[in-house]
This record gives sequence, C-alpha cells and structure tokens, in this order.
Amino acid sequence: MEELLAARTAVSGTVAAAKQSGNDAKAQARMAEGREIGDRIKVAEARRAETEGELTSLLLQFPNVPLPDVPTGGESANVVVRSWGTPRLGEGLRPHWDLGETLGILDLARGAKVAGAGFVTLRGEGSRLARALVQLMLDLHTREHGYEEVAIPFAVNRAAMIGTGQFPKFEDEQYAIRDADLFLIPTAEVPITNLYRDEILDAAWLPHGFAAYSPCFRREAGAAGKDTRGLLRVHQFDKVELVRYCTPEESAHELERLTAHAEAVLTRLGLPYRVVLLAAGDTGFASAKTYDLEVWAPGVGRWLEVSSCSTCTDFQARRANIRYRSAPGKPPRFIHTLNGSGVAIPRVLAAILEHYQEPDGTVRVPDALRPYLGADRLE
RNA sequence: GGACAGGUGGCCGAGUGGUUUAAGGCGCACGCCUGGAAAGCGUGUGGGGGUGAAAGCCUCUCGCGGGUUCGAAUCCCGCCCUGUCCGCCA
Repeated sequence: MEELLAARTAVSGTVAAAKQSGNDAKAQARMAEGREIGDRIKVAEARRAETEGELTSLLLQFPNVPLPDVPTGGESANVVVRSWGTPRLGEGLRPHWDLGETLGILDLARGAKVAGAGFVTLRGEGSRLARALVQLMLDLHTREHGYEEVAIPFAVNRAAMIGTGQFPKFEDEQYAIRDADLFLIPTAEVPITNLYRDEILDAAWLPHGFAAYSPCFRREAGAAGKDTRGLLRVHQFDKVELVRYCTPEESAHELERLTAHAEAVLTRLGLPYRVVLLAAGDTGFASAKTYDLEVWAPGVGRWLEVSSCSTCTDFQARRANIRYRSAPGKPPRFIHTLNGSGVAIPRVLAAILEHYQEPDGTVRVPDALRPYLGADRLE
C-alpha cells in the first residue's frame, strides 16, 4: 500500500516536471501511468478498510482481562474481604417499600403510572432524603477525598458508549433517544471517563478524581422478575459516581483508595456493609478487578449492592484513546481509569429505612444526614 | 429549526490544483553569548503506522467521511463542531 502511494507521488512529480518543460507527450504518458496506479490503490485501500473494520469490530467484543489476584470462577467464588458494623437482625423488621408507603415518602404506583414499572416516585421527606444523601456524598468526596465535582451530560453519543465499553456488546441494555443517536447514561462513568477522549494528559495532573451526581438509566433487559420490589432494581436511579484517572503504576493502589472513599459514605451513615472481591466470572466487561460494596438491609434480609468499585486498567483508555506523557519527549502511554459508585441512592435509602426503623414505624435519621435534612426522624 | 461565517501544528496565522519537506510569528526546550539574567543569535519542537541496536529513514495525518483528478489543505457532496444573527423555548 505504501509502495503504491509512494509510486503515485513519484509519478505525479514527473507529470509536473514534464508539463513545466513543455513536454506534453511525456506528460500524457505519465498521467496514464498514474491512472493505472490510482486504480490499484483503490482496490488495495478497499481491502484494507474492510479488513481493518472487521478486526476492529472483533476486538471491541473482547472483555477486559482480570488481574492475577482476582479469583477464578463465577459468582460463587466471590470473596468477602472485610466487613464493617453489625447487621441488625430480629423479628418484625419491615421492608423499605412497606415503611416507605406507610410514611408516604414512596409512591410506587404513581411512578409506574407515568413511566412504567421500575420508575419510582419519592415524595416529601423521601425526596428530601434522597437529595440530602446526594449532598452528603458530594460534600464528603470533594471536601475530604479531593475529588473535582463535575456536572455532566445525562445523554451521550455512540463514541462515548464505545469508549467505556457499553457498546457494541450491550447496546440492548441502554435507553436510546429516538432519531438522535443519543443514549441515556447507565452511569456517570460514561460521560466522565469520556471527557478526555482523544487527549494526551500531563503526568503532573495525575492521579485525578472526578465526582458527579447523575441519574442512571438502565433497561435491565433480561433481569425481568428479579428484585423487582421497591427500590431494589429500578430503571432510573440517582447516584454519586467517582472516577479516577491515573498512571498504570498507580492503579492498583488507586483501586484501594477509591473503594475506601466509597466505604466512607457507609461508615458515615452508620450502615453495616461488607466488601466483596468479585471472581473473574462475575467481574464486569470493562473491569479487571472489582470490589462490590454490599449494605445490609434487615427488612428484606439481604445484602444490597450499593457500589461497584473497579479498575478498568487501560481497557477504556485504549478504546477512548486517553493517554498521558510521563515526561517531555517521552512517548504517550495509555492511562488507567477506575470508577465506583459513591454510592447508589435508592438502595442506600432502602437500607437506611430498614436499618433505622423503630417499632412504631418511624425511622431515625442517621446523624450525618441531620444537618442536610433538618430533621432527626421520619414519621 | 433557518441563514451566514468559520474549523490548518501547543497557540496565532498564511496558503484557492503541482517545483510539498504546510510560510511566518508566538510559546516552549536546548545551545551560544553573559559574572548571572534579559535581549540577540542558532537549533529543535504534534500524533499514528512501518523499519532499525540506535541515530535516523519511510509513510499517513490540514474537523470527520466519501467523491473528482495523474496529483487535493485547496474543487464537489454528506456529516460533526464553533461563532454570529433570526425563530422557538426553561
């Protein structure tokens, strides 16, 4: 291919030279020669483009490779690496949907009426509680953990979805905006990680953390019938997301930091939780290693996943072409990206209702939330 | 949504079919000069791919994609983005 291109350039040069010296016959001959080379270039280029297209679409199908310290196997091979707090146990603890409806802060029926099952409406103190949680988390991460807060688009284009790994494999799981080629974000990770797509960053800027509030939209195709009650699995939910950009050398340590930042939310709220290292088979498509944070919800008697902290190593950076330069003159290298919820609002709200419920049906407000809510009890 | 104007290297900016390695400037880096600095002078200064031990060399890249042509930053078509004005709207 390159030889052909070089040959064309050479022949074009002789055409120019021949014309200038007034040698029309020679110019004509050279032009014919050039035409022939041009035809061969078209054929070769078409084949190259086709092959390259096939290769790219094939490569986009491959998931990230788990790190060596990730256990092999499926969900049953997950490992609880630590836990915090004492799960509340006892008879008569009510599930959050029961408490929420009784308190008048959760309106599942009317949410379903306007958008469908899985779209929840919070009311009154419920709505304020959700807002207080967002506020608490953003304040914590920006003031104490050093994150830069960003307010990002809630819809993204196709390139962004490819960059973080949702597309092409999981296009069915996203909400698409008809006729616009835009997609509602399943997590703020998508817009935040893509902020620096096709850029080369200065090493001095790394590591850098972003925190953002956003709603998240998920079709949950294939999950129909599972966890459908209350706030456990919904099509739209609010979340504070953490994303970190760093060098490859930093990423292992950065994952521990990120996880600790998300955990701080739960300790601040006084909610018992455990940290689960996911086995390879349970780790997400873009992730090389993931810790799930699960909070105890005594009303439903289950651990609820409220955060998934992952290092994507250079997987997303390669797709989104995000690089950095370690020093002037050095060739650019791919950064590593990490993300984790810090944390998801509905499930943590459910856990608060269930964990802090009183026998009389009221709910104590965790100390950390009182300044934000201006109340110490929901009744 | 409509009209117009634009998109060129880190930045500004010239370039409207070929002597092609994209002028010039700014910034930056290094060197010379200096007691030291500034100024001045000189050299260098994006990314991808290939080749090589390295220096280097080859090649692609002027918003993106197609087309015309022997040859495209330059001409044609489509799209994206930015600006200005109009319309609409929180």
